[in-house]
Amino acid sequence: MDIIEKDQSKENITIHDVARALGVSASTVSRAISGKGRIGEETRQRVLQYIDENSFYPNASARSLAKSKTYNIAIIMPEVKDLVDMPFFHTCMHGAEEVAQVNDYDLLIVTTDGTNIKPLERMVNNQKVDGMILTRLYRNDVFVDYLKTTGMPFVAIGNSDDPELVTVDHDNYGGCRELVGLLFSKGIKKVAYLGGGMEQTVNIKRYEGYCNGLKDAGKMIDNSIVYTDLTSKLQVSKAAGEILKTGTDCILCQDDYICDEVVHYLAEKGVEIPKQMKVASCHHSKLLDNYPVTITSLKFDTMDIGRKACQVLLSMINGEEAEKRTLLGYEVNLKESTQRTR
Amino acid sequence: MDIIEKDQSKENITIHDVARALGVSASTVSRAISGKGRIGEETRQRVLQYIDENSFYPNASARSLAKSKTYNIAIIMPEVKDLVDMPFFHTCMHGAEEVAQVNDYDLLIVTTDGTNIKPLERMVNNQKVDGMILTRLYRNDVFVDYLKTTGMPFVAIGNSDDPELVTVDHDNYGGCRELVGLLFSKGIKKVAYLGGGMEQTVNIKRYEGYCNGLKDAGKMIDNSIVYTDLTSKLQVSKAAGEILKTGTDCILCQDDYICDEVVHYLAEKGVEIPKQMKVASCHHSKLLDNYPVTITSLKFDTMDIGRKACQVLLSMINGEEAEKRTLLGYEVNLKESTQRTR
DNA sequence: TTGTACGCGTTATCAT
DNA sequence: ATGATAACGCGTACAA
Repeated sequence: MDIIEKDQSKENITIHDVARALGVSASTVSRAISGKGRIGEETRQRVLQYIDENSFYPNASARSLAKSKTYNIAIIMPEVKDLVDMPFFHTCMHGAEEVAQVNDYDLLIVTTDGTNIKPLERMVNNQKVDGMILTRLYRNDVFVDYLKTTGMPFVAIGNSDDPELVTVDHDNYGGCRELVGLLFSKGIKKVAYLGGGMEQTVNIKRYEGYCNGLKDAGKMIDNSIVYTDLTSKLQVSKAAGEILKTGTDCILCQDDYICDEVVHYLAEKGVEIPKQMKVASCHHSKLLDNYPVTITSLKFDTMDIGRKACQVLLSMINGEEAEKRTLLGYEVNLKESTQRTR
Repeated sequence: MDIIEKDQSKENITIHDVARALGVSASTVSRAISGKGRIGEETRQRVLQYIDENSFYPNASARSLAKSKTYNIAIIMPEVKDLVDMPFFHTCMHGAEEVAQVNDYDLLIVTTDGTNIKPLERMVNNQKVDGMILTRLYRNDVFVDYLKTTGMPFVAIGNSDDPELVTVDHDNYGGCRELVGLLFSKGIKKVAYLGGGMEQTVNIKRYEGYCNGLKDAGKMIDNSIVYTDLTSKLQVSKAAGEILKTGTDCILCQDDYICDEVVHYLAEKGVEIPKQMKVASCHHSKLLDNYPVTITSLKFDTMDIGRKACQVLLSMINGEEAEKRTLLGYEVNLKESTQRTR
């Protein structure tokens, strides 16, 4: 147990060491590794074998410097205030990382609120990354504005009208529209809507889906049961309270955190789901599985959106023509919370 | 709106550009920036001003290569299976990132299961990072074993007997011990214990805290109401079912995900908390706030553990003497779930 | 105080 | 097919 066997780490061997040991030049070694440029098959094998046996690995910084590529990408995460928001962004992150790893890229995380571009500037100015993923998209997005001036490749998760922007998103619009249609087809008469901040494009799309779902069913939008820009729990429960007085038989929640609050509020008031009020959510999270009543909701594959975003970004970095718009599908999960109660 | 104003990005200016423009040498510029080496105050100011006005930023790869430092650290995250596990690791991550940013370091995320060291090898071999944070610590930890052979600085979040290891942890042992004491002081007679995999050191420490809490109160350990290595929800609820037959009046859950299952199981069986059974958890998460009954639990500042881990790591990287053991405090939150019911 | 020269480890260009 | 040689951008010992 006293055998000292560390310090093999002392010095990583370089391409020159390999060259010297094999009696060839450094450039030959480089060619053997990269596969670029003409090289004899025999020497190629010799180099590759030596490299393998003596565990040579190229130095990332040197490679970066020479190629002007970092093999890093950054993912911009919002400062998370609420527990319910975390799963989305972090699952995205893991999806992006999965794809990055496979492509020998590394993922560098950057947390910032919706206004502070300082951390991005550092990345860009110091050339620490080859591209960026924006996990959230605002209507007037300072990150987008900034990145556009830099030439740094980036993709945003979300929806935008800007034709220059490369985005990846779930089909929030289509999903909500279909969900609303299904609600009416189950005999529901009046669907109220509770939504959060309209400065986020995802919320706009869901709201539009709701509106068109109504239209599809030949219903008019009743502004007395439509709430947007609800930012606090208190506002949500207050809105829910108002809705209770209107003879509405279903509340559609724009997000799971709103749904969370609604469910708690209704329980507190002794309003039974689905008997006295039906409830659905435009976004599923595992949080919703924790209620005594299972909740009808749209389900998006969050990991997949992270993967796709990373794939699109990598193709941009590699100079390929990337699709400007990627729209991912959804599932509608019909559960107890909207069940007909005779 | 047709004004084209990008492509200021075309070329980042270098230290040489600055030198030439100012009629000094590149090394003078370098000195002005780093502050190292003697340099005239006047020229220093001249350089700094020029740099500021013409927005020069050093190239990270070049700096890395020259200094043999990457200014990156990696954080190793487990593959997350369950929602309840996510908050801990991700909050840690944000804490670490906060400290990293302040010190001009970047945080690079690496996800892997408990056995695959490949992603770490890549980091080490290619010299992409200056150090690593292990967010989870196993009893026989392959990551630890590997990293020890490399000379790569690292800290682990968790507890270890290995005197060489640098760890940062919450005082799980002390917290659980105190919690158990408080339970007895509230008139509880028998405290059962439901725990998960004992290959994780955190779970061992909590179990030890439980045992010593019993001893403090002069109680014997009753193995018929102690369960460890519960890995599935089914096992948890089955164990809870057994416990119900033993006249136990309190269940102590090793973690919030176990508590989650216990609470649901009891609700399903119509067992009222705290009237018929009291419940406490060795770890708080916001998930617990979602129950109709608030749950007594230990609360740890997860963000802070991430911060501390990063601080310790950075001091190691900078060659300072780092504390081998950092133990962070806890709060005991007494809530409804253990309230005396006359 | 400042400039020169070289090294960091790799890739790419140009000869041979 | 292979080998010099320069370049990538910055830091630093040494010289001046």
